[in-house]
Amino acid sequence: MSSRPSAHVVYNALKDRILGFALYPGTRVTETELAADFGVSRTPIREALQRLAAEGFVTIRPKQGCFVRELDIEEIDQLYQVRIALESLALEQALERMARPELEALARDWHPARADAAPTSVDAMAQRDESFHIALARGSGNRVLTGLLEDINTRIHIIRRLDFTDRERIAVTYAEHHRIAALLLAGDLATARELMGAHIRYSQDFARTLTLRRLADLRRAAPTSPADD
Amino acid sequence: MSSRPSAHVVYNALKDRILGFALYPGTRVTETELAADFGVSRTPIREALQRLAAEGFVTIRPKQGCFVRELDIEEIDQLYQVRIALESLALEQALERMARPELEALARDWHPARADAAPTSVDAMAQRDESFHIALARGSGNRVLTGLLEDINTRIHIIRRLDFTDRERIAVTYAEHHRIAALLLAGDLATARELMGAHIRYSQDFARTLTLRRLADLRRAAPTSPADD
DNA sequence: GTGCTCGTCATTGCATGCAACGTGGGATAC
DNA sequence: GTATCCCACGTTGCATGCAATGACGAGCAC
Repeated sequence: MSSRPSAHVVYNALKDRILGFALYPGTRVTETELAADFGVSRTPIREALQRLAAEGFVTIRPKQGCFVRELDIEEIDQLYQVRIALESLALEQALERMARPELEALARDWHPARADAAPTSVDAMAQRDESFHIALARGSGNRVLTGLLEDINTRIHIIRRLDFTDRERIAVTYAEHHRIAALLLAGDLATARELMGAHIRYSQDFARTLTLRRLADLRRAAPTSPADD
Repeated sequence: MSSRPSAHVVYNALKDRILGFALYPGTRVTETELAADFGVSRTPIREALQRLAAEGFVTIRPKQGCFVRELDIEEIDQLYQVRIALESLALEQALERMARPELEALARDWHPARADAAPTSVDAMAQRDESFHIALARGSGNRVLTGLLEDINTRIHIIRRLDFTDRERIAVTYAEHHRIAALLLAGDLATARELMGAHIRYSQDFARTLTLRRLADLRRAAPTSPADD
């Protein structure tokens, strides 16, 4: 049934909780409590926390505890800025190294006419969106770049998926993705980059306002330490 | 004397060994063996290995063992490509957000006239070089960006330090660093970027040939598994 | 009443023991 | 002689026990 590596299960579960705001940023979690929660010993919990700390999701203060990383708007913004730079590089290298048939498939896949057949579920659509960007990254042949972009994607996933609650935004996504692929096929790197930049920046703006509101909601709903007011 | 966190000590020691090619890429290391080596139990060893795995220095194959990551030339090249893109972004954001006095200090620090007073030790000079690039990253105010660049730096550190075995290369470094800072002060982002790109690309070329030679040397000197010939 | 100190408790960090899995070698069948 | 199967060993993965450290609160001095 459950695959053996408990540590992995715990790791993924915790990451999901953190990214899904089920664990409110700033929360202190103890190994014992998590161990009891997951029904395993402290050892796999520790390993999971170590990995999460290495990836920056939690902060371990020695002999003190483990705290869920505060994910401020500033950081999300910075993640998007870096993402723009990296995806721009991906485009550049994809233009040189990506196989033409693959690119054509991508263009077909995102033909605006197919927007009607887009996934109805927000999560499915978000995944489809990510797959486009990851395909380009992979197409660059640069594994380091791909890894970094995947990492950034998981960190903004929870925000980004909210892009696709709006039907019109989905249509625009199809149009822009298609156009980016087409521009690459035509060899017009400069315009492709520009469009990609704008494409991501839109998402960035959306994320900014949305995060503000979401954080405010959460803060109102679950006041962790309202003592000092 | 020895600070308590054994896991940290082990982590750093292992990272140094890996980066310094004391642990040859592809080598299989067992927890028991490392535990005996460091004189600690397997627990802190495991933690260190987990972190190293999360950062991509080793690969853990479940129930099988821990292998030192193969660091091919291709990956180093890709790290440099990403680094160029990120440092370019750093310049852009540093231009907007970095305090002028800081930039001026940087320019003064790297004035070509001071090249004579450069550190004689290769390592000291490498550190000084890194501090320049990190200062710019920090100056961007983008912590995500800074973190990524620091990460990339540690991964190419062992190669990069060999840049400074040559006295003339040091002089060129001073000149270019100074010019980059000056260009930022003058607000000429485009030229600064170009120069930074060329500056790093030189290092990249150097690394490429050097890695090839170094790996060949090591392979000749320490044949790990010559059994199958 | 306020500040300091000390003791208790909770929690982490490390060591060790045990079970499960993968691997390699030897024996056997053909 | 070769291929296959099985067993034993090595290694990892997890559970548990113990020591040490930092935090919190009570009590005391002023």
